[in-house]
Amino acid sequence: MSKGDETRDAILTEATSVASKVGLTGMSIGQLAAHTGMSKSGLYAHFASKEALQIEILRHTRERFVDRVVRPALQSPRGLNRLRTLFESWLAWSEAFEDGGCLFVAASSELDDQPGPVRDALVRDERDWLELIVTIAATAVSEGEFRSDVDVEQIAYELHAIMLNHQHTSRLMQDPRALERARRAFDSIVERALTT
Amino acid sequence: MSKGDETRDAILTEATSVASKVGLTGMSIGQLAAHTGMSKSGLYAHFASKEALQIEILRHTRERFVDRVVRPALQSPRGLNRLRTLFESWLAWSEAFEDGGCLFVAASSELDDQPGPVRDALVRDERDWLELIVTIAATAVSEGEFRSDVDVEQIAYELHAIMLNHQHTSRLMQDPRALERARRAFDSIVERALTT
DNA sequence: GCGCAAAAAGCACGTCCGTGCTATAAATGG
DNA sequence: CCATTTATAGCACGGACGTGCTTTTTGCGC
Repeated sequence: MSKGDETRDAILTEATSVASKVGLTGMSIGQLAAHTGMSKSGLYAHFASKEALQIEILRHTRERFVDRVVRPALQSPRGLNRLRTLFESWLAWSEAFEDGGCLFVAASSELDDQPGPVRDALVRDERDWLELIVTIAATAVSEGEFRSDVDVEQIAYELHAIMLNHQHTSRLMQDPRALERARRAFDSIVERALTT
Repeated sequence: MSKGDETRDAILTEATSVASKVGLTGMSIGQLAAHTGMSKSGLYAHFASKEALQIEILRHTRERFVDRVVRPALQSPRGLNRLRTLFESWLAWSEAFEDGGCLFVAASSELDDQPGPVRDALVRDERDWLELIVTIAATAVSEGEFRSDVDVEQIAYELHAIMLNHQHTSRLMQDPRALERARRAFDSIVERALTT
């Protein structure tokens, strides 16, 4: 990897952290330059525009998300076990994410009324994410752990709801019982789907 | 109400609409002046600072929230009926809210890492809201509809999760089945709590 | 180690930001 | 209807914004 690619990567890592705190729109080039110790123009030379930078931030975050959340789940045994790993990996991701919670969660409410390529990229990511949850829930069906008549999309919907609310409860409300509540909610969603 | 109070109110109404789209921070005085047809300074004279304006927006939104969501619920019969009315009123509020979804939802992820008086005001509002859900769920317990051993705070947590995800599913993902999914999720949360 | 390509910095631009101060216009009470 | 309070506009400020262009510094292949 050349020098340029290295700094570009370092910029993206820092930008991801900043954006998770102040939002993709709230983040500014100057602020970012200060954080990375670079000049504004030196930093800006790596990207075509602020919008392009925002899209690159999403791409960068997506890669790390796959490493830290998706891969661990796909490496654990099919079925309920895999679904639980996915959920727990996401919780860990959300807690650990650079000081500002999951960037996708923040970006979701920031961009839901801002049409454009950044929003489009985010929607693609979220769609993939939801489809992944559906797919993994379906493995619990085919393993015979979940009843065959459960609506896996509804399960994905409800699990996703818990994730969004975890960010709210943990970050905004600073509720020390947030993790406990999230896990109990997960359990009761799962329990309803189990073969009896 | 004097002329000044009238325009002040009109400003707040417009500001609420703008803020629900671009966020409390993303909204600017100039943008707001253009939307209301006033001069920047004429508008600004009604508020001490942008931060004060943001807090007033929250207060204004809270009042309308009470009118449109809380009051209808408190006017319907105690118990599960009231809980369902609360949920349905919130759904209607979220759909109808000035083009940008529920402002509290948007503000929640925008401010969860921005300490200061605006965040503090929002946290108070959210705490009140959650407590109200808890209280109303408790009426379903005392009416004998919910089992007496249910954790009403957990129920409030899970209902709130559905609300957050409704905004996500409806606004960002533009899923036409969003309402249906939200209602099904509500039903299954309730069903788990029913006396059997 | 020299020459060239790549990376970073310097600098400048037009625009919008939040925020004051001062002047004008409008509403209100007697 | 006039006087006074109140509401709005005009104007200006310092600063930060995104974005280009030009120069200087740095890294890399021969």
